[in-house]
Amino acid sequence: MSFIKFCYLCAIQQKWMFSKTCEYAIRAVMFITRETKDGKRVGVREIAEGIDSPVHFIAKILQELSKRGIVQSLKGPTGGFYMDGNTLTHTLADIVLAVDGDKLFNGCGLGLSECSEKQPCPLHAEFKKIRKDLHELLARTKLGELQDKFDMSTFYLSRR
Amino acid sequence: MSFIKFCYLCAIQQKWMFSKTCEYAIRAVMFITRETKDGKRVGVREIAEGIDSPVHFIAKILQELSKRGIVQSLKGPTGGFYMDGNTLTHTLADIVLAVDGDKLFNGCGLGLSECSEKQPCPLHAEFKKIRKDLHELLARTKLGELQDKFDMSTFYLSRR
DNA sequence: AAAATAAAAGAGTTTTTTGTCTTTTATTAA
DNA sequence: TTAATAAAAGACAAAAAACTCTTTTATTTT
Ligand code: FES
Ligand code: FES
Repeated sequence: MSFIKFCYLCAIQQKWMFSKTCEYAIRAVMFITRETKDGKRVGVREIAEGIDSPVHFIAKILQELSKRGIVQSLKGPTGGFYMDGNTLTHTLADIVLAVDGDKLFNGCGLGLSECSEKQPCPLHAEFKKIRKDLHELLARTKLGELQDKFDMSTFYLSRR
Repeated sequence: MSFIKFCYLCAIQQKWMFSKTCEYAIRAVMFITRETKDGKRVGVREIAEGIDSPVHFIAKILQELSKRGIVQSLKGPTGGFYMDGNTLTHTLADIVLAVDGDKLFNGCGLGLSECSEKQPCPLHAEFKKIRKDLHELLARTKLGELQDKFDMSTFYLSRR
């Protein structure tokens, strides 16, 4: 067993909301959004650099996101990933749904096979509210709007 | 790559808040709490049955929780796991912290190395609120109070 | 048309998480 | 005090997630 590697107080291990893949996906899309407003394109190396992720890993993820129409891509010289009018209307919830599925929005917090009103777990009502808040946050955040946000102030997509 | 196994709409994969280990841990402790109010003890087989988890796996988890004083245990015939006045004062947050660490409460939602006011990710403010809600929920839920809740109505800790 | 570029595809590896099995130790009841 | 019981400990195995590398295909520039 490896689930406890540190003392009680400096415990470090934990999955927070998203899988690593999903975190990379969100950060990558945000990065592309920020870098390509003027019709430019960014390559996978530049993205990996920009969000501090493994190059080939983010490449894979972006292929899938591109297939699903969440980002646009073009091969060849001057090619790369970019956003257009259509992809900018997508929300963060779309990314999460594409990569991690819908458990974040529908799953039981205690891991029961499904979340159920008729057979609620002891924390059902409470979890439901938090899930709803989370979903609303992700669903109201359109990438196009994030683009505006990036205009106004500085946010970080990488940090060492 | 295995992160997309299904079509966009029936996407199923997702880690929601806790690791499986942590989900089992919470359910196990809730189960013990419910089953041992009258000074009884429950064995690991009974617990595994009650929360529908692998026997040996939950045994491991409970050993750790016992070591950390979150549940009580006694070996030998009539032995098993149980709660006492002291362990009942613990909260769900204590369990999560013991098993999964503090990332759920402090980590950056986009996976940056740490969550930082000075170098906020684009969703910092929003995540912070959700994290806070979640922490408050877990930190205000004392196991002793859950015990009372179990008196009043029926909740589920297992479902197939 | 040829060379260069960059994404797409896919096979393979490592690490982490989850789960299994066996042996040992402590406690109790007979 | 012996046999039975149940947790503790630890080695091991399988599955999933995270990450790497190589080859192929599409596009563009020269
Ligand atoms: S049944 Fe557990 S969150 Fe709904
Ligand atoms: S920096 Fe991302 S949540 Fe605080």
